[in-house]
Amino acid sequence: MRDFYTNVYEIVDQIPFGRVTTYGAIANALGVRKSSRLVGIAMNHSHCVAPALPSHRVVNRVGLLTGKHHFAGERLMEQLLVNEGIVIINNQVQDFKRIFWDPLD
DNA sequence: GGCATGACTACCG
DNA sequence: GCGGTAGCCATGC
Repeated sequence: MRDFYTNVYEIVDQIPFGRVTTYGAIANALGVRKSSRLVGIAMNHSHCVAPALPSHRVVNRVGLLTGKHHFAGERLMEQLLVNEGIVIINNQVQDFKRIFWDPLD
């Protein structure tokens, strides 16, 4: 098995345009639901390893943009999502359940 | 090889 | 319903 990070990157890379997923869902897809935190950490490292990674499409389980502060600008993550037709209100993805994408799907 | 860390989640009062 | 607490585990020092 390759590095855990690499696995996470591959999942994130498969997130369709205009859709989002959660750290827990990714961890679950990797068979390690309990390691959801590692997914977030992998994202944190991703910015220098895989800049093209759509990490802005990954949010926490309720659709909250918990990782927005790790982006260059305060509104960058939100901007990117809105740019894909996703509505963000108060740092939270609207219609989250509808645009949620399950990696196992 | 032991210890701290973290973009999470689930549980409890 | 909300804030605090605990579990989890790969990675880096």
